[in-house]
Amino acid sequence: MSPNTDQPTQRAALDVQAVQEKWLPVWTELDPFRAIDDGARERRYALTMFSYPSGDLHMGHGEVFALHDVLARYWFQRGYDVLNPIGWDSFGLPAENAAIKRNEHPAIYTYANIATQAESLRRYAMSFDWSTRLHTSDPEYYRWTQWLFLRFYERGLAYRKASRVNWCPNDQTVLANEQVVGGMCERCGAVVTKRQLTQWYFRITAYAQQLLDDMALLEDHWPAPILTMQRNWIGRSEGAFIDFPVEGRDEPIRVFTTRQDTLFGATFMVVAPESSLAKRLCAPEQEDALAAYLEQVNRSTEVERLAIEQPKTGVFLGAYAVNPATGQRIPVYAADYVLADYGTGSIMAVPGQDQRDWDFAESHDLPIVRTVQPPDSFDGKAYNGAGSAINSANDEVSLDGLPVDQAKARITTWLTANGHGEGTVNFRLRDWLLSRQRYWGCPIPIVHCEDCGEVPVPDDELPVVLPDLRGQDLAPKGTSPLAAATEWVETTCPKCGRPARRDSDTMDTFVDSSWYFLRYCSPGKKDGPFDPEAANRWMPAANYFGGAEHAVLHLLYFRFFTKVLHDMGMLDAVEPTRSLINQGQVINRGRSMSKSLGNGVDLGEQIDNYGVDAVRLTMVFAGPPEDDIDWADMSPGGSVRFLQRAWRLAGDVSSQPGVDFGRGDLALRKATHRAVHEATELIEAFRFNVMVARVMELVNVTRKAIDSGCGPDDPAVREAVEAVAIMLSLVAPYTAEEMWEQLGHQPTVAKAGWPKIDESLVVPDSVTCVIQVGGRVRARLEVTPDVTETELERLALAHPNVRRAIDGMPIRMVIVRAPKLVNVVVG
RNA sequence: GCCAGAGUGGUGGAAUGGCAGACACGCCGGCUUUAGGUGCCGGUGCCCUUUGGGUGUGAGGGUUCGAAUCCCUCCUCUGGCACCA
Repeated sequence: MSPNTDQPTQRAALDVQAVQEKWLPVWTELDPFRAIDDGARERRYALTMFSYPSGDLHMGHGEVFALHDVLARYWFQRGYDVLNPIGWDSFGLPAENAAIKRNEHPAIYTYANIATQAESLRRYAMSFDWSTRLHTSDPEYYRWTQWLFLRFYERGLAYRKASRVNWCPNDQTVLANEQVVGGMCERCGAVVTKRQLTQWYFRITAYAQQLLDDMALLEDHWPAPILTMQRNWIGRSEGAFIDFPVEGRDEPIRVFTTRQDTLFGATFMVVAPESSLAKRLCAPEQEDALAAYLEQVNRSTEVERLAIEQPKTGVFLGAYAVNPATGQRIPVYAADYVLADYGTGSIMAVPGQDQRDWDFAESHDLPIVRTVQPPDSFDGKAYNGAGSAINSANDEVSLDGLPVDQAKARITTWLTANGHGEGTVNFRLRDWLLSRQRYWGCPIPIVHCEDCGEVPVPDDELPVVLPDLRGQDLAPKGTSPLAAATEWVETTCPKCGRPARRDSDTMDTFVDSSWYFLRYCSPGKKDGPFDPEAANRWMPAANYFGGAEHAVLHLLYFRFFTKVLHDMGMLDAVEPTRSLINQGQVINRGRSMSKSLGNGVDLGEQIDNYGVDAVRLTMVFAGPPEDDIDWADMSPGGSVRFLQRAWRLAGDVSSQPGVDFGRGDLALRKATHRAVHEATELIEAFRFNVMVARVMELVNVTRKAIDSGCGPDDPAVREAVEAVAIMLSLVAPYTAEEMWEQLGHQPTVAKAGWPKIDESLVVPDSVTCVIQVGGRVRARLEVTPDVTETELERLALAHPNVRRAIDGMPIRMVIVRAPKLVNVVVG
C-alpha cells in the first residue's frame, strides 16, 4: 500500500501571483534591507551595475539581479551590515531620441521608465535599500558630477585640446576611443569618421601606469579576460625615442620604437599622412602628391583600413633625414600604415626586422638591411625574433654579437649620451574624450570669455541646469543643441562680468557612472558628492555584478575616478571593487534576442506565467553565473514544480516552532547540516547553481522522511524545512516567506539568520569505500571515516568480489587511500 | 594571423587526480485521477543474453596504481586582440 493513499486527491497548490501580492506590502512595511552603518557588525557593500531606463526590465536584468540578490541576501542572512543600493544611469541618447520622435522632453521618457523599472524591481523582490536611490539626471546628482569635473580641472586632469576625433555621423556626436569598436560606434553601429575639433578630455593617461600596477590587487578577484583586455587597452610598451635630423630643417623627426637595437637597419622613415609634421616636412614639389594621397586616405574608412592584407601605400615627401647611427641619408615618406595618434606619429622603418616596413620597402624599392641574424631555419621575410645583432656598428658603438636585450640597452645608452634620444615607456591608452554634442547629459560647468578664456563656474553657482528643450530643439545637427538655447548659452563671465558663453557640450554619460557607487554611501548628501568617511566605511565594494561589455569602458573609467579621488584625499580605497563577476547573457535558441530574429523573450511575461520566484530560480539554477543562458533550454515550469514541492514540506511539518532539534532523527539532521554546510561554501565560491542543487536534495530527502521515514512530527523535519526556507529565501523570497509563515514564524525569513551548523553532524558516520582491482571497481564497502589503512586493506582483500577478480594472480601493490579507496594492483 | 578559455548523456549542467553523469529538464513505464499543464513510485550514457560483464568525458599520444581532471600534438567552438612601430 502506498503511504500516500490517505492523502487528499486534490493537492493544494501555491497561488504564486496571490503570494506576491500578499508579501510585497509586508516587506515594504518592514523595510528589512536598510544599511545600518552603526559599526556594530562587519560591513559588506553589495554592488550591481545600475540600470539604464530604456523601457522595462528585460531578461538580462532578470539574470543579473537574481544572481546579485543571492549574494546580497546571503550576506543579510549571515548578519553582515549590508549596503545594497539602487539607482539609475538616467542620462543618455535613447531618451533624447525618443523625445525628438515624440516631441517632448527627455525627462518624461526617462522618469516614466524609471518608475516602471522601480516597480518591476520591487515585484522582483530585490533586497535593495531604497533610501539610497539616485538618478544621474537629477540636478542634485549632476551638480556633483560638475563639481567633480571642476576638481579634475583644477588638478589639470580635465583639459581642452584640438584634435582629430572620432565622430559618429548617426548620433551626431564625438566618441571616446573606448566607444569605437572595430571602427564602428559602440552604441549604434555606424561607421565612425574623423573630425578636427576642440574638445574636453580627462587625462586618464596620467594614471596609465597605476591602472596597470593596481591590477595586482584585482588578480584572482576579477575575471582574467577583463584584466587582459584592460592591460591590452592600456598597452604599455618599453622602448626609446630617437631623433633623426632632417636635411635643411632645425626640427628633427622624433620616433618611438620598441626595437632601438635595430636602428642600424633603419633605411627610411614614415610619418602619419594626416599629421601636421607631414605637412611641414613636405617639399613644395611633393605637396600635390601628399594632398592627393591624403584625400585617398580620408576616403577610406577606418573599417576598410582595418581589413586584412591591404597593400602598403604612401608617398615620398621629398625630404631626407639622417640615421644618427649610420650617418646615412634616408628618405621620408607619408603612409597610412603609421598611425597619427600612437607614439610620435612617426617611425623609423627597419624592413629587415619589421614585416610592415618590409612590405613598404618592397613596393617602393627601398633598401633592406638585416640587423639581427635569423636562425638557419627562418624562411620568411622580415625577422623579428631573437638573435644576435649584425651589421650594427659605427666608430663609437657596436652592437654586433649582442642578443636583443643587451643590444637595446647599449644603443639606448649611446643615444642618450650623444643627445640622439632616450629610453621611454609608451602607452596605447589615449586621454578620455568626454565632450558630447548632445542634450540629455550633464552640462560642462565652464564659461568661455573672450578676455579670460575658459572660466570655471563657481561651486556656489552649481548646478548648471539644463535649459528646457524638447522635440526638434534636440535634433542632432552636428553642434550641441545647447548652443542654440541662446538664453541659456549667453551668460556673464564669472571672473570679469562681461558677456560670455557657456560651454554647450554635455559630458559623456560614462562620467556620471564613474562615481555613483560613492554617492550610494551617503545618499542625498547636500554639501558634497559623498561623505568621505561614509565612503571609507563601505569602500571598496565587496563584489560588483555586471556585464563584460564594459571591460574597457565603465570598468576602466570607474577605476580611474577612484584613483583620482584617492589622490584628492577623498577616498582611502584605490580600487572601487574588490571582486567582480560578469554574468553571462540570456539568449534564446542559440542567438542574442533581437526584434529582427523574432526570438525575444519578455521578462514580465515570464513572471506573469511562472511567478517571480520560478523565474529567479531558473536564472540561478541554469549554470555558473558567468555562462550564457539559452532560455530555450530552460524549464521555468520545472522551477515552479520544485517550489511547490518545497512549499508543501512546510505544510506537512506538525511539530511546534522552537522544538528541540537535538531530539530529531539523526539521519535527517545530518543531511540538513551537510546541505547547509555545502551550500555555504558554494555561495562563498559564487557557485549558486550547485547550491540550488543541494537545496533540492535536501527537499527530496525531507519528503522521504515525512512520507516513509521519521514522519512529519519529528523535530528533524522542522529543522530541515526551516533550513530549506532560509536557503530558499536567497533565490525564491516569496515561497520562502510563505513557508516561514506556515512554519509558525513571523516575517521576514530574509532576516531569520543563516542556519547554525553543528560540525559533528557534518562529518558522515560512514563512507562508501571503493575497492578497485587494476583500477576497476570490483566492490564497495561501508566503513567508518576513521578506518585505518591496515584495516581497510585487510577488509578489501577479504572481499569475495575482490578475491574473484584477483583470481590467484600475484599482488604487485596495494594503494590505500583511507577511507575512500583501495586499489589492488596485480600481475 | 596572435593570445586566452572551453569541448562531459537527447538538453542545462555536476564531478578539478580516486564510484563519471550530482541536481534538474526531457523521455519511458506504473499508481492516483472524470480529466491532467497535478502528485507519488520506478527506470533512463552506450553495447552485450541476465540479478553479471564490457565500454564511455572532441581525436590521438604521454605521465600515474589510478586521468573528464595534469602534460604534448591535432580538431572544433567561444571570447579578446589585430598595421600599436
